[in-house]
Amino acid sequence: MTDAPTMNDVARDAGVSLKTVSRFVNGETNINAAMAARIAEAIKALGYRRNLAAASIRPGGTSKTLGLIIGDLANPYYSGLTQAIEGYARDRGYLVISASSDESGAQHDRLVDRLMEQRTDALIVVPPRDPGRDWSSMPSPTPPLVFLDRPLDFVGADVILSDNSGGARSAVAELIRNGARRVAFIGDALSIYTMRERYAGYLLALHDAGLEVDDDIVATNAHSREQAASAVDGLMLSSRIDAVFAANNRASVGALLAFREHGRLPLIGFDDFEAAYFTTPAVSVVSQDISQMGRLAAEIVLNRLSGSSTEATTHIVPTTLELRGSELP
Amino acid sequence: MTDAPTMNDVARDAGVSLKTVSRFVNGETNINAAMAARIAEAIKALGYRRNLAAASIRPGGTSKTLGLIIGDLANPYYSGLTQAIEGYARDRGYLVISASSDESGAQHDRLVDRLMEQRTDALIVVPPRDPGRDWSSMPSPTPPLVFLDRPLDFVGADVILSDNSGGARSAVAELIRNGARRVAFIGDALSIYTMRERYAGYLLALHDAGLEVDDDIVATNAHSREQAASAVDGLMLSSRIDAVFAANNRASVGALLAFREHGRLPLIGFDDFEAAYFTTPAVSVVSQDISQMGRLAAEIVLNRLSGSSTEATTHIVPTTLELRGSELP
DNA sequence: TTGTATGCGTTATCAT
DNA sequence: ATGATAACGCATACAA
Repeated sequence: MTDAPTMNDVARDAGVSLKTVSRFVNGETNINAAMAARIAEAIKALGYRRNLAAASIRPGGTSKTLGLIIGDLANPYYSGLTQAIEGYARDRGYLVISASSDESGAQHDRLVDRLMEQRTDALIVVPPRDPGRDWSSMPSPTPPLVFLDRPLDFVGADVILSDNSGGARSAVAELIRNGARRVAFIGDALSIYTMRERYAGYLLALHDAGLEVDDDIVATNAHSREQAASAVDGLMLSSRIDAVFAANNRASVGALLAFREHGRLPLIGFDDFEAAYFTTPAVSVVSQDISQMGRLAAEIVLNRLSGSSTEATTHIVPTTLELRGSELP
Repeated sequence: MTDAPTMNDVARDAGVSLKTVSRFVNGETNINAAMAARIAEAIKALGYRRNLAAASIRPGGTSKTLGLIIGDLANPYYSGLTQAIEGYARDRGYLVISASSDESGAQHDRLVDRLMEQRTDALIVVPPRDPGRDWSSMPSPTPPLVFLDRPLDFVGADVILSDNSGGARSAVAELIRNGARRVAFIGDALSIYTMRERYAGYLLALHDAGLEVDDDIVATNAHSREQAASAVDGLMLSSRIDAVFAANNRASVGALLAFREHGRLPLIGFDDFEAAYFTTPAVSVVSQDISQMGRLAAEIVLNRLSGSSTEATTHIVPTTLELRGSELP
């Protein structure tokens, strides 16, 4: 396997200077037509390709690459974000290096280091649940940085969030409007940012309706669908609830499993999922605008890369309440 | 924003030579303890990070980066592959640049060019449905190359496929074993490689059972779930079928939609999907070992990168028949 | 054990 | 319009 041809090879083959080839390759105009033809021919003959890595180390050079750290690509929420980011970036000449932290802080930190060493032009990061090293200890200069899905304090970083609280509030309000008075909250630990927000929305909706909060019908230990199912199970058996707000996908699925045994209750889940369409009635959900969030993240970093230096801001992306039937008694 | 510190800065700060810093950074052992300490200190003080891009352009240098082209990350099949590849690569110090062709040949070709210019150490490619430029016209040298999910002729490239034919055959055989005599084939165009293979498996199973092929109960125009639904619909109305083999996800979902109207028939689908668990009975499927395929792809290219020069081969990854109830009358 | 000099492929400067 | 030369950040040969 011989080595890849370089600009020098092209220059020699075309009988011109290195710089002229560089000009040609970079699409500069001031270049003799005859020479251009010779160069084009040599490029084709040799199968020459630019070496972007080499170009990127020059002063002012860029890798035309974005770094992305998410939790886990197998999760449709993250793969949706990744797809949106990659699509937006690709249309503008950027490639995306995406890596999964598996929600581990240590792995997240390793990936941050690695991406910085790779000199990606910007970083889009979903902070892991298990928190990583403090960003304030990051050596400067930091490339444009966006936190996605969960906020973190770091001067100069933009933040993009779903309207977790507002979405939960509207869902619970809808359940109440349909007659529910004792709405169960089924979710994960409140140490998780999104859970805190959704729980806050739940509380707001209860307050709006003048209902009291009953801690006994709030489950924050539903880490798996099975745990969610048994939580709903227990609450239904003691018949102390008349509706369910499932604060994430796993909770929604758990509720569905419990319903198989005990019949259904009005239900709204947070975050859409494919199976939601295939139950009877179909499951109503608070739908997050994933592609908007991803697009926005990519847009922000690319804008910063092209010089925009507006102040870093927190963007709250609205959610949509998708009513499909399961919210009714 | 000041520039990032370089090895030179560290060397000056620590009062040692460039080379010594290089040694330290690369973890070489023969280095005075006192110097090592000074260097470590300088690195921390300056917030120095290696520039992997710069290191990679050196002779024999590598980018520690894999290029991956898939159809579309929003598809769980592709995001599963990507996750498996990224995980395997990450554990071995490699990052993955993944990009979606959206099944467009032109976009696929652009991405190939771009990734080659980026000098990723290897390429893993799912050839787009809409075929791209001929690989035999690729200028050498080509990095290690693996075709995933669909075969393509290119000397030196490994190929990884699911056992599409065998999986379909076992599914249809199971339907027949449960009493079906007229099994509908619901799928997409046979111009698609995987469809051809699955159809071949369907034919084999019929042949094994001594059943005749009836083109009237073979639908190869189910490009969407709606089209699949109406195909099943029509066949059920004329009651010319007694079971359904759905050759992909969309076909399975379409069949489920049709069943809502007309009651169910025995059904097995190709490729697993989340909603399959939430119907009654749950949908039986031919499950592809996606993570095995991804892992294998990464393993092959990394092996080649570390010098293995075994002959390029085609790997057929077995499928599993997951029986959940829907295969029964 | 440490340092000097050189080169990787590219682009920028500055001259012609 | 074109070209010689230097520089980017790093790692290797080769000395010392």
